[in-house]
Amino acid sequence: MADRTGHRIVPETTRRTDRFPGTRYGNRPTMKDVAARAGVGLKTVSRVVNGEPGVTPETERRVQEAIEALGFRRNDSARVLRKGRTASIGLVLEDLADPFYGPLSRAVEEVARAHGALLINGSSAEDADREQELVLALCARRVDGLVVIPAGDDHRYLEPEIKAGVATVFVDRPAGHIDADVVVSDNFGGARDGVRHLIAHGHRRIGFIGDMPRIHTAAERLRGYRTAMEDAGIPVADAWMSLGVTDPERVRRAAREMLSGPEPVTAIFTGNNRVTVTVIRVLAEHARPVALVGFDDIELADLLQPGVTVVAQDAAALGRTAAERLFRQLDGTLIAPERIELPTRLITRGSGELPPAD
Amino acid sequence: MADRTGHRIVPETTRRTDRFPGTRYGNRPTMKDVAARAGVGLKTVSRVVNGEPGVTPETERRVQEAIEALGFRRNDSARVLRKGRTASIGLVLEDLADPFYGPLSRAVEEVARAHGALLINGSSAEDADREQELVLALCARRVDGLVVIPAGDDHRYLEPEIKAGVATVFVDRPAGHIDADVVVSDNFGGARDGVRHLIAHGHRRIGFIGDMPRIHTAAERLRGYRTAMEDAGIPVADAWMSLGVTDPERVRRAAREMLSGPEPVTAIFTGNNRVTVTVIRVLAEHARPVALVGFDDIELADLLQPGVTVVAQDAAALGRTAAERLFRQLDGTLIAPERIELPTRLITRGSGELPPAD
DNA sequence: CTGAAAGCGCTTACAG
DNA sequence: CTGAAAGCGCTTACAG
Repeated sequence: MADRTGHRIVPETTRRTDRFPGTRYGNRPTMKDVAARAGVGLKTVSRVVNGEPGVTPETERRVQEAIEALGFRRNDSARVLRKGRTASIGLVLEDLADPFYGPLSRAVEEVARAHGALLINGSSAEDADREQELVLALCARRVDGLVVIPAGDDHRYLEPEIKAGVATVFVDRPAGHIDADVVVSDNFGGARDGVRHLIAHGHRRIGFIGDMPRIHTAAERLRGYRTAMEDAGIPVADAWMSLGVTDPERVRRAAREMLSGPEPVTAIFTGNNRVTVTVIRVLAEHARPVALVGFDDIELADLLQPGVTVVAQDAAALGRTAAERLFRQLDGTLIAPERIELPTRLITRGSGELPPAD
Repeated sequence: MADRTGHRIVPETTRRTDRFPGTRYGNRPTMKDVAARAGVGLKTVSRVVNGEPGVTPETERRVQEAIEALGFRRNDSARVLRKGRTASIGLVLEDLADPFYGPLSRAVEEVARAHGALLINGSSAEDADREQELVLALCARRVDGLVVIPAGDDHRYLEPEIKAGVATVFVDRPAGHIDADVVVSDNFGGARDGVRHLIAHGHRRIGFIGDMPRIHTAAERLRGYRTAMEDAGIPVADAWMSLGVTDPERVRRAAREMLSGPEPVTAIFTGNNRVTVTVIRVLAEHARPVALVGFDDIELADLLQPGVTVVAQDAAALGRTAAERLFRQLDGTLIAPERIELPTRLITRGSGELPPAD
């Protein structure tokens, strides 16, 4: 796959041979080395490095000189061991490559940065075991806190960690079987409003295609769909609902089934961004126009013909809110876990306003 | 912004009050505590925790019991200090929220995971100072290696770190003023082919809108454009080229200018995904049809009218290749820095095949 | 203003 | 099979 070019050669010795002379961090100088070279005590070096007062300008100069000559950079891992806080937090999400999680992750990072902390990212790939493995690895590294988008539905394994002081906030989906902070979108209300919108435009046979029902957001959005239908007095046929993995094959089949038969649906509500994208493709090939409202906004949705009406959630706000909450836990400001729900927004662009093609 | 609901109350003491009794990691038990409780030596606990041989089943049982009773989890920060490798790598990119970097980041994460390492992510926000700050913070944490998408153009500040043993690979753009591994797409060739494609469809007045010229990829793509034009014997008017920040305002203005006047361009080549998206919007409002080829693929490009022809690069392959290279550095397998170039792919979907509207 | 000693929680090297 | 001692690179608490 790789097309290699430009093999510039450098002297081997500058490159790898002297790289790990001992077994330790290369051959990095330590404060001890700096102290020896500057002819001062260890603590004096520590003072200079940390900008603590009580060092003569002359002494400081000598130390600085030694630092530069040796290329010393403080080992924060050692510092952290002694201080008890690692100034890092962990973020476990489903898939960093999903356009929904990018902005969320970036928002968490910004808050962490404002608090002087680094962000360790991990993808669970929607696998509960992998989530747990990642979370516990982060705890072993003694991250100060954890922002988790749960893949699993039982988080009791985190109880000892939380009790031991690991700040924890769940985002996008609630934690299972433990009492913890959680920040979610109004999945139920958003879906209900989206379906109501379709009903208001004259639809009665409305399909729902969503993610696996064990995923909380999927279940909530389905509940929103059912509630909207029920409120309108429309009985829902089983054939109108399809939940399962979001891979294009499955979704495509589900959409086609709803759209065929003697009484096809005239509108579809899609349960998340990936489902929406696939259904748009199916509808593009479909003979009659079919109305569509999707959960999650997607890029270029306004440029399609028709534009795609969506129920948008604010991924960045989810991340920001969760991270801020995390650092408030670390401040010791918070008392009891809370559930914070962020509103969604219906954005009409055309596809949701199509009348039934009956 | 937050709509707060469900204030479940839990007893304060289980929550925060006993959270940091000392100053240290909560009140986590250590191996010493486990040893005391099990009535064995510290080293025996270490053996059990690490699955080393030479422990009686009975002793092991006692230790395991103590571990569970105490809720012990090994402090990997301490372990790492002693071992000299942190089993973590850093990834510095421009913006985690950009859809181009999500898949790249995920690919790096997967490779890291396969090597038992965690991934620390940081966004430079296209700011050279912030890039350096992040990179050096990661070095201070003693990450084993660094994957960097450069924002700045001078990386001599990394020289001492590399010499000290920090494995380093640059991706997407080359490093400045230092000799290091770099993995890039064929930006020049891809752009040249894209522009040739437009020329082959009869265009002569072709515009180029790209990112700031100081960004290597932008410069390379511009070079590709110029080469294609020159090869075809088409003199390029200054008014046809616009480089600058990719914010929609600037791009919109640039596109409109090229499209107005007595001799407007009949085709536009866009220098990256964000520029493409804005230009698509401009063209949608434009009277005459204008051909378009964009660098970077974008989601739903195939569903627009017309579909958007693009020069696609493989973000995941960039990340994967760079990370694999990084771990080969850490293995000690590699000798000299290399430049690896990944091919791009022209995907025709309609917009690039429109004839000139003359 | 300066520094020696002890300790953070582990692993390494060695001795019984 | 088991464990006491030393050490990783820092900071803390204390003494001069």
